[in-house]
Amino acid sequence: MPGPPKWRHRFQGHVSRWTVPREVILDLLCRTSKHLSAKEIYSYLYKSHPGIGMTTVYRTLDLLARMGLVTKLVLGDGQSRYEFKSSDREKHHHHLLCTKCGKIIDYSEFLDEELELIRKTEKKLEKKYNFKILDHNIEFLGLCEKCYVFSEKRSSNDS
Amino acid sequence: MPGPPKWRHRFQGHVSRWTVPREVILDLLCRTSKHLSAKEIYSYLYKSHPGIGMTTVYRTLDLLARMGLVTKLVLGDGQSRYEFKSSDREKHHHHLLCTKCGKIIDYSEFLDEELELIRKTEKKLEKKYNFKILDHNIEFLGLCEKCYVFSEKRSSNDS
DNA sequence: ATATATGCAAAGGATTTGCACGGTT
DNA sequence: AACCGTGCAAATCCTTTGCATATAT
Repeated sequence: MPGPPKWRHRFQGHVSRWTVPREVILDLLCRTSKHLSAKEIYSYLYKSHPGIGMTTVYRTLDLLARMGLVTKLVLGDGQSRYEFKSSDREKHHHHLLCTKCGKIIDYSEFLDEELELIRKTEKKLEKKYNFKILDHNIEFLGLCEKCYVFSEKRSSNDS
Repeated sequence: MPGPPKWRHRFQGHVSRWTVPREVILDLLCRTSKHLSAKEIYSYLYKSHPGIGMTTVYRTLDLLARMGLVTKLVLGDGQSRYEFKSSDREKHHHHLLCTKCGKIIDYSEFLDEELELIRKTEKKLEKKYNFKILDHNIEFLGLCEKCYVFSEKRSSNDS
């Protein structure tokens, strides 16, 4: 018999039901700005809701992603990560990813130009390839400050 | 004692050695335009070189990626895929990915504007976040023609 | 001759599935 | 009451590792 929170209506009239695990997972994701893996979510929730199993975490994340409330990020370390997808355009952002330590930086500056170009490109691609574009994904890969400094030192001391 | 092919020199004087598995894997990748998974590479090579094991495929792909000859794509279906990275700018491309059936379309049109903007953005991001940007990744997600048509039909017939 | 590369089998991890039980509607 | 959601354990699947052997230089 879960409470009244703000996403409940997204589940009503749906095939889906509003349950405790779904509430707390969604709640956790929308409170953090981090990109959490299923295991991290499970561990965090374990403190307050030891009953929630790993399976449910996966199934819930999958559901939320299909509902469009959450974005699944696949970044190349073995596990997928999830972030809350704000419905507000304001919070839209892209990623900067350190290939050494896995650090993720969200950036939302400089997006105006990017987004304009993206929209233009999307239109052209949709027409040319008969493809319905629903989303895009832009990321820059490289070395964060720490890892860069470290690799500099190494390469000057190396054999 | 492998042959004389064109990448041999990339391995000479290196810590790495020029071996048969490395040659045939590289050769396969540079002949196809597909985005092959480790398993697909293994299966394909099995016909001509049954001796090459899965492990070697993984290790070789990893090496080639670190050498910059190959790009590893992580697209969200369970497995990583690899594509030959042409050193020529001409062949640089981005991806259009069908989230339903996994189809991948490479496109290289419209890149000029994209790349110009990307360079500008990279500079700004590098300065602001003290981040060494080495690569970028742009992809559009959506439905390919077939999957789109199918989902249209479904949604008009659905309960 | 020596250090690196390979293959096999086993280990490791993340994610999924089958099934009986519990909770929502 | 009917049906969906959950938890557990087992099953899958992709990828990595340990180790003895084979190979390139």
